[in-house]
Amino acid sequence: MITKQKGTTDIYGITGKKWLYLNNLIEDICRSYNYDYIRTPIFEATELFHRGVGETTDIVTKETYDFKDRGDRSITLRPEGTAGVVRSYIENKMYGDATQPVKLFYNGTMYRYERPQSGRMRELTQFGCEVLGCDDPYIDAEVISIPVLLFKMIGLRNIKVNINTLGDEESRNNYREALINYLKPHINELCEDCQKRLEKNPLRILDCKIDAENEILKNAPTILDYLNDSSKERFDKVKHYLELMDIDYEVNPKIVRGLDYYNHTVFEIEATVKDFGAQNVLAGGGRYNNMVEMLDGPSTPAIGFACGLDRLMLAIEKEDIELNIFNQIDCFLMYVSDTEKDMAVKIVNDLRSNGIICDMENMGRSLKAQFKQADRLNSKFLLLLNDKDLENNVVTIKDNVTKEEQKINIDELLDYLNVNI
RNA sequence: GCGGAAUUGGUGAAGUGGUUAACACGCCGGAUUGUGGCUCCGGUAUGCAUGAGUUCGAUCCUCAUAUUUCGCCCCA
Repeated sequence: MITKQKGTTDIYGITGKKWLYLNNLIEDICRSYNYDYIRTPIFEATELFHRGVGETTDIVTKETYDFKDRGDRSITLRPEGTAGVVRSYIENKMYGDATQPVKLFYNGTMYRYERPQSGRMRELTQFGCEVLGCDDPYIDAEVISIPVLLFKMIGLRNIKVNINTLGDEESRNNYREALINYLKPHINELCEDCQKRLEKNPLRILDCKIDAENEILKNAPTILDYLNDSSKERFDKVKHYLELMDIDYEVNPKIVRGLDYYNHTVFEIEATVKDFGAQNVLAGGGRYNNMVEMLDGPSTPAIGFACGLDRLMLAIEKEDIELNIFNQIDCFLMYVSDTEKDMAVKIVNDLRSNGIICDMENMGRSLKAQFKQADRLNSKFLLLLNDKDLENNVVTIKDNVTKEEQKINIDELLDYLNVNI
């Protein structure tokens, strides 16, 4: 038997219905925010991701799906959505569009070569939004409010919005230096991994699980102490707009969001659901004012977030949230003889082309089993055909809730269903 | 890249180095001659992830592989 690849999953059945529901909800929300849909390719030039992320980290060296195509081009399956969107923004010169800022959303699969665990797949699905060409602090708050609204509409209660700022370049560099100077004398008191991080990625040390209770880290300087006036003012405005939108948040200086291209606002929304697992960040993002320029575009402020749908689905299941999914049909047609079947085909075809959701028997079941099938499909009405009635152009329709049944002329069937569904 | 746990029908699973691999749900059929859901009866794994090995004999023991799962690292 050929089985699915490690870290991939099949979505079908009731989960498939939930999936469609979520995707529709996402589309509706993004439309209400006036974000336009963008679909970029699943594979891009390897260099796009390498330049965006920086060559040093593990990410590039071992966590992307890289391969050479037949033309010997170096190709990478996209590990995230932002780089492709930014590439498209530059390539299609969207910075020249009449309507600014450019507000985009995407929804698609991403690929990361990692060991799977709870909430971590090799093929994952993320939806995300990006706003390019706007530095208004309100936009930062707006971008945060999108996943917050999504979670609220789904009914997820146990979530926490963490925000932080990395400040502008000056603030960030000053802080980085101060942090290294503070930690250096204590280096031997930190865990092995953190010792390695000190030069490579010192901000990451703040988020270490092993050293979380270490007094040294608790007393470490935070970025908030090193913000210059303009960065501080900017952050205050973001918070102000979040408050205007009644969004509960917590300022958490530990949120650093890994990579270099972030500045100013960064945020993560985590699931605080019981037994959720180690990978509990449902959505995260931040401002990346340098990235467009890094990818050879004009200097353009930008901010965005990405939300992992697989994790979101996990949270929905852990919380036993009932989504308002579509899981029933209007009518199921039952018959036994061949002449009855011919009429069933005509009727079912006619009903479907008039928007009635219906199905018919196709397995040669006994009538008894056909009733069971209709129940499994949650059919609101049952249509029973028999040859004797068909001679008079009549069928039996049974309301599967009240169990009342009546004979009805086939010509009146559509009207009857439209009124009673 | 590193580590722990797991893998038995459609599903949940019990079980044992030795005849026919429990039980339950589901499904199919019948009792009910074309009106179900209750009840009763019958049918539903030549098979215990795959491949080697130990053994007279392996689903059970050993090893390898795959997959699943949970962590670590990393987190775009």
